[in-house]
Amino acid sequence: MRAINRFNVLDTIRRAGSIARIEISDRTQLSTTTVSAITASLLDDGLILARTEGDLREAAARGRPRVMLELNPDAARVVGAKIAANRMVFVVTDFRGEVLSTLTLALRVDRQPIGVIADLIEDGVRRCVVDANLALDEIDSVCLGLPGVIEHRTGHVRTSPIFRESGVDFAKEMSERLGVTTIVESDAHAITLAHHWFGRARDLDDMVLVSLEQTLGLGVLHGGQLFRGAGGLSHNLGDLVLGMGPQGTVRLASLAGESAILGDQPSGRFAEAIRLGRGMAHAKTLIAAEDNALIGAAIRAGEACGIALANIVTLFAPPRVILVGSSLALGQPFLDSLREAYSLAIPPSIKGVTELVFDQSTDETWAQGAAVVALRELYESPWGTTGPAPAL
Amino acid sequence: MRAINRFNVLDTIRRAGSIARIEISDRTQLSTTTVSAITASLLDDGLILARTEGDLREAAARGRPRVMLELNPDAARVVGAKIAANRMVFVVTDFRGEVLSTLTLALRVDRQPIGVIADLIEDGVRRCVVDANLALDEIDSVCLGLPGVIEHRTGHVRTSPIFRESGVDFAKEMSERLGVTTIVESDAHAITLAHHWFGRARDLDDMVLVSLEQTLGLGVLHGGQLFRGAGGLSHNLGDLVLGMGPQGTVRLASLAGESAILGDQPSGRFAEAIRLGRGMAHAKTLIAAEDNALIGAAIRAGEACGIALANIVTLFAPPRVILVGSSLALGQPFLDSLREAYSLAIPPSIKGVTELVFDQSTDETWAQGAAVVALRELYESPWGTTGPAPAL
DNA sequence: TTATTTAATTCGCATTCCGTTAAAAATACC
DNA sequence: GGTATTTTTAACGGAATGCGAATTAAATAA
Repeated sequence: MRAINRFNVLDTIRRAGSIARIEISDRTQLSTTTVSAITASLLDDGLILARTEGDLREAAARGRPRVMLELNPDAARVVGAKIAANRMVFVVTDFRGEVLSTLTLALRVDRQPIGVIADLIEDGVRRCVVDANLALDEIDSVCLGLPGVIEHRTGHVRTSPIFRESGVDFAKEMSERLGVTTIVESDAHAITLAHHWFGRARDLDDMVLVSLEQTLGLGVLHGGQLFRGAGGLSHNLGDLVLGMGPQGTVRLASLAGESAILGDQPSGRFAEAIRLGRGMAHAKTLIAAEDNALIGAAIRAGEACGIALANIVTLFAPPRVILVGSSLALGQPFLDSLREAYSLAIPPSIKGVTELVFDQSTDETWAQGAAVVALRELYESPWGTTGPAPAL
Repeated sequence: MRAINRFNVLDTIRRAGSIARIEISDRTQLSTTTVSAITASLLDDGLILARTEGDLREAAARGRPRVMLELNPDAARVVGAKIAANRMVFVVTDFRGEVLSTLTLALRVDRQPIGVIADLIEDGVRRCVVDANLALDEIDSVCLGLPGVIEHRTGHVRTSPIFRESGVDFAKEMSERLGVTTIVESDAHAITLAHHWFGRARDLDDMVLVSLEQTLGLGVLHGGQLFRGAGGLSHNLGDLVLGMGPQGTVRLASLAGESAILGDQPSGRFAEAIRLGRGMAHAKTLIAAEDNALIGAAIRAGEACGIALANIVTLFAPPRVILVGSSLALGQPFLDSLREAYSLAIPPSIKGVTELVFDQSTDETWAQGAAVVALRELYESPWGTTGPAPAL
């Protein structure tokens, strides 16, 4: 009950960045008395800070000046990570989700044994924490954003292109290794929350994000919450079937996945670039040089994505769809065919409901999104009672 | 605040049918004290009734006997309707959703002017209410289940096969005609709630329903609530694109819609049967007689549905999918090809997550579902204050 | 009849919120 | 410096809610 109000006040402060009590009272519909009580307790717990300056209204405001409240950056620290097949990116953030340190490991972990991958992640987390001048026991939570089908609630990785095994309880594995609560989440869900907090969806509580990376992921925000399947399952767009071909089902991944566009023969012309994580950058250069085979692949991929996108909009009817991921780097041929296929495929009845936004987020943003997943769980936990103790 | 607990208690009583206070306390995690207070107020408002008999535990139970509580059937009456292109079905139900009277009008309203359709519906509602020995002012709410894309929140019908016009504010139109609060909802959403209350999803708060009628609809139940797109938009599965053909996009409706299976030439062999609303029944007979053209159409439709179904399961990962609608009457060729295409198309990573259930619901059940939509809004409305006054 | 058991209610207490009022704080205007 | 203005805090009363403990109610068992 009060927990709900507390959370609302805290979230209002986070959204505003810096806000006076009377504004909070306005936005949350709580009385100033209640806001005063709640903010007092938040200040007491060290979750927020008061600042005397910073009142941005017209300079000559009479009366008692507002006291601006903001999140206490030091109230918690979390680690977020984006784990991809050819690189890992780690960030340490403060309580606001601001990045304190970044670490990128460019290495191919494709289908190594779990132990090896876990070793690398553990190492990355520890190094990134040290880079932020912190010790691991000062970290409240870790969240790993992984491609594939992830069961957030149970911490299981159902399938992932980076794991040989399936159904791994990776959250437990990493929690034990690090000695810090570690959760797993789909990388698409992570970037979805990153856009909700910092990116192109700050103003919306309902939206859909499509990530076009090695795997094709989906994040659905509904009422400010991630829409997760039963069991907290994440979605894998690449598994969508676009039709029946001569050899059975034709899945989106086979038309628009990274390996479908660049070719996946180990001896292919992209093999070296892919190994180095520069596949798409390389492809972009070739497309600029009018490499017709590649342009054709990009166009086919764009068409497939456009159709899949239209289907998703048909099902979810969000006001905005954000497209992110390395495939956007393919440039015009890909984007134009995507847009065209989308506008052909979108049913007239919901034309105009949805706005398309393309965004080339950096890897750091993905990792930051994972940090946001961790922070949201901290925000909702009852700090006064059982949650992690704030800095005293 | 208390409204939430009140609703939970009321819903617990509804689900149980007949339940003692102590059981409510068990299931809702509320103290017996609170349950006592809330049930007292519900009794006071006439929403529930107490019965001394009916304790079904072992006969020789010691101690004070339980007093069973149940919904007061007379606390409200609503009208639910299923409006289809070739028929309208109306039901009047009591507060429990039990049907008091039914009325079926077999008439083709295909693309008549709005006024004509509204006339027919108004007439149907009035007649059905009279059949239940009631007057219209004893009806608390009316809900119309329509095919197409419906915006429940605003009451607008975006597109519907039964309307020529698009974007009609049909809820307002019918509210004014009847003098009773009238809401509109997608027929697929209605049958989804019907299954949640009375049918094959009584035990689940998360599930997906696919309706295969003239239009192909979808209902997603998420945490006991209908998942509606932004603006309360309903989904239209028929608009899903399954691929690109020679003449542009190939939509599910063009493969698996009623007219796709039976053919839609006005001079076709089914024309007369369709006009009479017996298209599918007729088709079933022909399939039994091994009509190869029709069997082929049914198989193609089944394949298309199976693929679309797999895509929906990929996106929502529900524990159960219920398939309903007239197309199920096509029988083996359709169902077998649907099942086969589904199991080919479902990605291995989520195989086993979802159970398929086929259900041949009667028209009355669809209308009852619309009544449930109306009842749910009554349940959630604050009776003590502004809601419709219960019988005193 | 008395004891036992179970269900439901009553009573008292704690929490939380709101509204009102008042006071304190901090600044601008005169 | 005094007054006006605005924000914030504090204090009090009232209302609503929920829980625990004790009490009452109603039946069976001994």
